[in-house]
Order: sequence, then structure tokens, then C-alpha cells
Amino acid sequence: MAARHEQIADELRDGINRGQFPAGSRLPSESELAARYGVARGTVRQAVAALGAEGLIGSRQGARRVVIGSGARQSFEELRSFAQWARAEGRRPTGHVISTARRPATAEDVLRLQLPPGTEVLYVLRVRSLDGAPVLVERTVYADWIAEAVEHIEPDCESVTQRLYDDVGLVFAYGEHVLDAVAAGTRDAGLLDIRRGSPLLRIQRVTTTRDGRPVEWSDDRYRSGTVAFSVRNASGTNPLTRRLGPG
Amino acid sequence: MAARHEQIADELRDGINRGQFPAGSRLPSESELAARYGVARGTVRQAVAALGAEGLIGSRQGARRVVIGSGARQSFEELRSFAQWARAEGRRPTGHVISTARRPATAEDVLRLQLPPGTEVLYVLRVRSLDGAPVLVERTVYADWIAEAVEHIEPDCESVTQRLYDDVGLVFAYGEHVLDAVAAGTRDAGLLDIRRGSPLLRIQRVTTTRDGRPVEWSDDRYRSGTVAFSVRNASGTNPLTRRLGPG
DNA sequence: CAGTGGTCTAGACCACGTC
DNA sequence: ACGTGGTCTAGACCACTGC
Repeated sequence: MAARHEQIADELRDGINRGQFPAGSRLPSESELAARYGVARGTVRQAVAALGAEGLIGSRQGARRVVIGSGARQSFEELRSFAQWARAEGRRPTGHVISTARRPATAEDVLRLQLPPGTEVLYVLRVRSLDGAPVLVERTVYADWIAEAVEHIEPDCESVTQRLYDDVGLVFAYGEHVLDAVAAGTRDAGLLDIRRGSPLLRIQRVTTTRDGRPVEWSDDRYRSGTVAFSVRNASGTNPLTRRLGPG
Repeated sequence: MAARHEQIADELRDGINRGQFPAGSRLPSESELAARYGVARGTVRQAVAALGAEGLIGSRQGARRVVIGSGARQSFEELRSFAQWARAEGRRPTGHVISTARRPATAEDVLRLQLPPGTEVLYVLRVRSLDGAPVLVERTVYADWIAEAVEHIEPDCESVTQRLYDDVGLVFAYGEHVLDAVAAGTRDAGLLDIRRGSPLLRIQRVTTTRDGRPVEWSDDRYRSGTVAFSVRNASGTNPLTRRLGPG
């Protein structure tokens, strides 16, 4: 049983995310909300304070609270799966495997996946799209012990994360994400339908099981303007979220 | 004239920093503090809530509040200030103001900085370098109430953050960072000594005071290969850190 | 000027911890 | 059992906004 002020905060947050309170619009006054929910003004204040701490609304004395962003934010848990995030945004995610290969682990693979030298790993090159438009090139290296399960997944599988959970009960936790910008190479450009040299947001990440065992590491390159990542520094909120770009 | 709950928060914060309430010790109860300061319990709760948001104290229902530590928020301190981070890495940071201008706030400024429409804001264009090589173009908008203090800072001041703290006691507390990749425009290219169209890592950020009042927002563009950002998902560790690139 | 948010009070009940 | 923090109420006054 959640506290009343939390229920109210949830309802208001939903209202903001659903567009009932668009960015730039004004929230109802505290008194009005108090009457609507049948609570005292103090309880409403607890609720809106939470939204303020999350950065969703701003306030100035004497003026009604203003909605800052309708930023549909996903938790860090959902960050791991492109498909799950996209569906939550109301977009249609698709995926397509370009090539796969089994090779002996490179020095980098050994380091990142904490494998014995010489282990065979599985490389997969994937392109992922939103509503049919290519958005992301993924170059993933899977550890040997999960490689076979990955190879049994059909090439157009929408959510590999979901499939690995369904098939072998694997639950991903998260290691580390390193973000920088790179220019699209010839291959990237062809796959994403952009010009060579176009800016890409690159995220190099390691995914682990909950107990810290590395499962995969990946070099993901996002087409500029399609997706942005946001990090917030307020206490108690999720540190990193994915965002849709203006495209 | 600061609010009573802020005065109380300040006194308690000082007490923690001075060792009067060492890490691990318990804070006096809300009722005791209320009696000591001659205020209602609600006012004390406002004060301790601020300390909780800063990560100084923790609380569990039924038990007294526990002092966590004096100043463990190093990660964000470093993230916020380019100069402080660079020095910690053993690099030599420099900064140079290209241009400044006072203009009426745009709609975007009004929204991000929570200002009344028509307020005059201060735009500053800066280039920052590591060991003499340009690395970062910063386009910052300062709220009107801090603009004057910023204008009094010399153009090649190494750390604006430090100066604002020294001059007017301004402490930055919370922020949000949105990361994506963009192509360098003509201006960016000239300032960073790269070709037009080169990939840049863009970080748009809002910085606020401890109580959530926005101070500045900025569009920072990092030259590719110089700096990367990393996010880790272990609890209790720093969510976002800056990294040197291979350059 | 009326309305709004910021602040503060003085109570109350409950769930949880410590003893 | 008792103290504590978490929640909630029903008032109040003030500073500021918006008209």
C-alpha cells in the first residue's frame, strides 16, 4: 500500500508522460489538486516535491508550477534492452542480423569478458531500426558459454534480451557504459543509410549477470538525432535514461 | 533572510562537517531538534530532508537518522567542473572566453532556467583546452541573478565554478546531462581546429542550486577522441565520470 | 487585487526500531 | 512498551505573480 502522496505523484507523473500536462503547460494549483484528491494541501506538496526533485516540473513562488519535460524516462533496468525501451515509447523496434562469426577471443575480448585466452567467442553484427528507419549498428561479442543459445535465435528477433531470458533464463544486469562520438565508417554509413563521416554516438558497454559475470560486450553506434542518453544527478532517481531524438 | 528550515539545515550541515556529528553517529530526534530550535516538527523535517537529499544523512522509519559522511559527493563535483577534473587527471586545463552577450531570454531559456519571460540572460561562448589543445566548446546561458557575478570573472579564468563559489558562495548541487552526437559546424570546427562535419560528443546540461533553482544551462561539444563519459551501474558508486580519450 | 506557492504551526495516527 | 520517523490534517501568514 503506497502512501497517498506517492499515489498522487504517480498519477501526476503519468499525466505528464501521457501528454495530459504538456511541456510548458501549468499544473493545477495545490488547492485544486488537494480538493480533487480529497487530501490536505501538505500531502499535495509532498507529491509535487517529488516531481520537482525528478526535474519534471519547476516552480516559482506566486506562479503555478510549470511542466518542464514530458521526458518519458526508462529505468536503468530497461536501458539494457533496445526493444523494450522502444516499445514503451510507442515505437516499433526491429532488428536484423547482418553477419555472425565464431572466432578465438582477441586480447580485448579476454579482458572484457574475463575469459581464458583462446576461448572461442561469437561475434554478431546487427542493425536495429525504429519504425523501419535504421538507427543503430551493434557489434556484439558473446562469451562462449552463451554463444550457442544466441545462435539459435532467429536473425530478425526483435529482442535478444527477451529471448535469452525466455530460452535460458538469463537475466542481464549492468556493468559499464562508455559514451563518445565517432565518425561513421564506410560500413556504418551503408548500414545506417547516412554519409560516411557522419557523427555517431558510440556506446561501448559490458553486460553481466547479476553476480557480475560478463555475458557480452558491445560497440553500439547510434545515428545522430535519433536517440540521446540522459544522466541525472538527483538523489533517488535513475542515473541514466534513453531518450528519443527529434527525428 | 533565509527561511528558518534553511538556517537549521545549515547549522546541522556545519555540525556534520565540523565533526560534531561524526559519520555513523545518530542525529538528535526530530522532537528534540524542534524543541532546541523552538520550531514545529514540520520545520525540522524540512531541514533534515535537505540533508538527506544531499546524501549527508540516511533515515529508517523508527530509528534515528544516521550521519552518512561529510562530503562524499566527489563524483558530481568533478563532473561539473572541467577544470577540477582535468587537474585531478594531471592535465593542464585552460579556458578562454570567445564572446559574451546579454540578451532577452528565449523560450528555451525561460523553460530551462525557470525565469519570468523577458528576463535578460547572459550568453557566454568559451573554448576549453587540455595541455594547450582545444577540446571543448561551451555555450552557456546564465540566469539573470548570477549574470553579474559571471561578468566580473576574467575571460581566461580556469575554473568558473570555483570562482563563483569563492566570489558569491554559490554551490552547484544537481544537474541533468543529455548526451548525443552532432557534426561540427563551421564555428565549432574553427574553434576546435578540426574539419567541419567532424563528429562531436554533445552534452546539454542544466545545473541548479541545492534547492533546485536553475543557475545555468549549457551546450558543450567535445572533440572526438579527447574525452569520453562512462556510466556504471553498481550501487553506491559514482554514476557518471569523465574519461580521457586515447588522444 | 485575488490567487498561488513558500513557510510554519500544533496537533494526530501509524509502522517500525530499539530496548 | 516506548520512542522514532513517516504520514496526514486544518488551519495560518507572507511574498510574489498575474491580471
